[in-house]
Amino acid sequence: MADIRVRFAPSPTGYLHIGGARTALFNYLFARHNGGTFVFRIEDTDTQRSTQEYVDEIMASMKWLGFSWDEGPFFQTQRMDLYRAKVQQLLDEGKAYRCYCTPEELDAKRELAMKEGRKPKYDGACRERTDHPEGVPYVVRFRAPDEGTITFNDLIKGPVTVDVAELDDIIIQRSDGTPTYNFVVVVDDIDMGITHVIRGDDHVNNTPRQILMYQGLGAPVPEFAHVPMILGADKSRLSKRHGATAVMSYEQMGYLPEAIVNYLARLGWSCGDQEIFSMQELIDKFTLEHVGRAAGVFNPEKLLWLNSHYIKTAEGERLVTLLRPHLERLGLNPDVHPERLPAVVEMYRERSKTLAEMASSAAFFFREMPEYDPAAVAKFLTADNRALLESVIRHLEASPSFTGEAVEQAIQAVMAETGLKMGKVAQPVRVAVTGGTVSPGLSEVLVALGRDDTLKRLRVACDLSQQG
RNA sequence: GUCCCCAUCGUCUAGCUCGGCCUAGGACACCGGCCUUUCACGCCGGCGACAGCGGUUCAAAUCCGCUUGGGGACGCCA
Repeated sequence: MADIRVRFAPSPTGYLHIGGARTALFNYLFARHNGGTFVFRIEDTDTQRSTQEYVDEIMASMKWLGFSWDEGPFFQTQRMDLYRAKVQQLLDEGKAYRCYCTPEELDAKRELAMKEGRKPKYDGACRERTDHPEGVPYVVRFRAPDEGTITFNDLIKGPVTVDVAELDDIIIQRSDGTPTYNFVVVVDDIDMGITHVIRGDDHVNNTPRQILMYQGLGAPVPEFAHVPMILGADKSRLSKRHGATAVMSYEQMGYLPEAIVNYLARLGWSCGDQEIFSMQELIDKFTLEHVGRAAGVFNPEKLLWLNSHYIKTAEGERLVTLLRPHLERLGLNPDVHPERLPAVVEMYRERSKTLAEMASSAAFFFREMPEYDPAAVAKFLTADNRALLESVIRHLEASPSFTGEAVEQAIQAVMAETGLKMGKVAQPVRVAVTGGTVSPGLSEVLVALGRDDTLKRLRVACDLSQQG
């Protein structure tokens, strides 16, 4: 197969969202799987709404997800001369014409058409106009054929046929002289030698008219593959009201990029019954043939499950690095006890679905004293339990070392001395040391905390239970 | 409204290309049990779908048609 070239071309009028990220992923995987080239282009022709902040955000998202590109980023605003020349070429060849209709006139006609149940479509008022009034603003329209059909074989959907009567003469250059999306996308895809256009489903309707422009520009038509949309739980187009949609907000919520990538890949694509895929596996196995045709609902629970899977299996050192900012976000300083970080990660990786959750669960390790849960204190740090806590303190003090084994022996000794069962001993101690009733295994927690901190917390708890 | 697209468990999906191997498989979620010092993890089990109708055929989730439902597009946005 000839060299495959694909592109991801977001517009910087918003952050990179879940849907855009999946489009980027499919392009990336398709390029890598086929040894092709992945071009990154920024479609910033809407100068009113495009911002540098969004450009930065999109690039940061791409990098975080691991979608490295081979060429670009190209900015359309820096390619205006090319577009202008192409518009002129079309004008010279009679394939485009100037239209002097005002936006107001167009709006009125559109409204009327809608009201009468017709498809709102440009009526061709200026189609045959040859005069060139001085100083009157105009747009340039691409002349579509009067009759016939356009058929393209979508690599995902199969053949799609549209009657050209459905198409109107679209604007390719605004009255301020800037080109529009449907035109620049074609000019750029031609100029950049794009062979496969993989994009969102919402562009199928644009495809026929774009094909017309490829032909008008005398260029070969690329292959198209339209990826189904991602829907919210109510089956409507995914948006903010369905929860977080910005890719980078997932980093802040403590998700691992491999979880997002894995989830996005499986939303609309499959490979038998396999659920877990590394990026390399995705590259090896990804083909357009296995992309589904139906829109899919974004399921946050499954993403969470994948995230917990990747937290369980990630390398400890990496987790330590990733956990730090989440602790800091909680107002904690991980560097007061950097030595506890590795143990914390090992203790919590099996019971955390996100890094943010891990940070808040393990917060007591990085505070001077735990934040006591009043209900837990009332239930377990009672006067009745004071003797028990004192016994624990005594045995821990007497313990020759503070390893897991030593701590467990001390607890056994307490059980023997008080005649209490493990459950009765563990909960008061757990509350004393962590502030709550839920934590990893008790001895692990005590060892990670160290003898000094453990004893300190136990003594404070003892005082509390005295008051109770 | 017009045009385009889509349709298997609540959700993501396998199967559909080359009809029989499907009393429809897996995963998330949910429910129950086991494990257990709490919470998790893990393990075992359960619930649960071929949208409807008609056709083709010895045989249809798989092919065809219609209906219904859903989504998208109709911008001097992308």
